[in-house]
Amino acid sequence: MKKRVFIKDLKASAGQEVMIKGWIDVRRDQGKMIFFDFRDMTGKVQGVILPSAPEAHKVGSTLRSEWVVEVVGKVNTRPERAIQKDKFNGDIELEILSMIVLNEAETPPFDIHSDTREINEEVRLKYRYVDMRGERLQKNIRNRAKVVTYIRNFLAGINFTEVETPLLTKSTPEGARDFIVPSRLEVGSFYALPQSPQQYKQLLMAGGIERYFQMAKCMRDEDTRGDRQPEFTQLDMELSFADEEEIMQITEQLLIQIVAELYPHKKIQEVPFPRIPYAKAMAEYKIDRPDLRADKNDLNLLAFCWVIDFPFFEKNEKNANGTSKNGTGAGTSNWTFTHNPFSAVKPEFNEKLMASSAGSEDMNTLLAAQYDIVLNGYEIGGGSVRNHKPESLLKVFEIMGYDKETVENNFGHMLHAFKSGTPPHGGIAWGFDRLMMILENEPNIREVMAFPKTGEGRDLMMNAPSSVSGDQLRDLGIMIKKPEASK
RNA sequence: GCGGCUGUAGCUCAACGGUAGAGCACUCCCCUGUCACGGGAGAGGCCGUGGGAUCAACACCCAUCAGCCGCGCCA
Repeated sequence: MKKRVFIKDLKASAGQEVMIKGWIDVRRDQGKMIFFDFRDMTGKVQGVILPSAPEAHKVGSTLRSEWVVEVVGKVNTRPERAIQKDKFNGDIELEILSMIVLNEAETPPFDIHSDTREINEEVRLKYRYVDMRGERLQKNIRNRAKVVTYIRNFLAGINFTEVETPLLTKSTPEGARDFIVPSRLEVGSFYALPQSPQQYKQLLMAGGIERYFQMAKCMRDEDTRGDRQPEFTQLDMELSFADEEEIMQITEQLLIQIVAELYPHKKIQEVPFPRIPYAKAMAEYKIDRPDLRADKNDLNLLAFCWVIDFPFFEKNEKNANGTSKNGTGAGTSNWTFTHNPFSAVKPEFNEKLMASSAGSEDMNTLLAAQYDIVLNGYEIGGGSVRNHKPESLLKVFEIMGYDKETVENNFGHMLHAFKSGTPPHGGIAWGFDRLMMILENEPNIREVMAFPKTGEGRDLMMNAPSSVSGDQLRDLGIMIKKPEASK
């Protein structure tokens, strides 16, 4: 039995008989001769059935696009006039001696050779496994993996430890709405899926891991955008004994090297990345994630910048529809956090913080030790030095109007950890899908995710969410109350 | 929660107040150097769903569903 040869390696076998396995990419039937393009994960090659192979011809004439085949043939260099200079494997072809059909395929629902971004996304998402065979999604998914591998190696090289944190965790009154998971063993109680591993990574610092990272799945039950999915991936990092400068340096260095090593055709507009205070960004660009590109039509231009010096607190104002910012995380006072209740204020504001209370004025003048990384107008990451002193964290919650019981119930473990020898620490989380979207010149993050959801949070391929059986509901003590018929 | 755009053949689209058409794909035939192969024939439609005005609706009106984009929201 011959060993399978990858299509990209065929040229090395010129003149020999080999076996390939893959898909029929295209068939061009000329009667006496049939041409195919075969495709595997490594590339494409033309195969030809010559009149001298009647058995192969008999099989070959039945084959159609996307059938899966095993082909034995001889690797020939093409005659001069048949060479396709600009095509991969354009100078060789496989003279087909025999073929076996491994699986047939229905006519594909759309042409995977077209730019499928032009195709109705409902169809693409329903048949994602077909769409994924196209060149672009193949490239995006594989390049994503290369970037992840690069990140792992980089961080491992500077003493980071990758740790998996739980997906079944606790609902906390933080910013976004939680996805909740009912408990069977404790009917009436619920887990929540993490919006980020924020507390766990800080507790890893309390646990002496010192340098942690994770390609972390995060879930937020909020409405989507082109750059937001209910489920997404963060490169999550946390470092003990680090200040703003060190965390920003590591981030910047890693980003620069990813571009240099994996996207060498792209150029970074300015290094080191410019740092823009939040107040200046709002004054000059009217936005906290300015697009600094000198030429916005240049697809290879990457304009990174840092936005720094964010106010820690902002006014806790109700919207027209009665919802307030930070969801259930908003306390009862006039103030709420802008980004993260666990951030520290910049050292020079510490005294003022400790002297403040829920009724204090000018809380918005306190600046946080916090930084966002922005690329071409997208926020691709953010982090802060954390508040590792229990009394400061208590003060922050007091200013937001949390009562002691709420703080103890939701954050008692954090406070206790901070009283148990937690080193000063800080970190950052990258919106990894957004970074990949920009690096791959895609218009939305669905194009760099293998199995994205629709804007309404549906998985059209799996048909999720969906109802569950009565038994399942009974186990969980859940009764579904049908919504009132709308009039 | 709100606003905008879209929904017609498998896919991409067109048309028209009087029961639908193209390109590609598909099926069959022809073709010995194609590579977006070519030539010929054919099949394929509850015009997203429900209601309404009209002699008559795919078209106009209302509702609803779905997809996309954005606002709110997104520590």
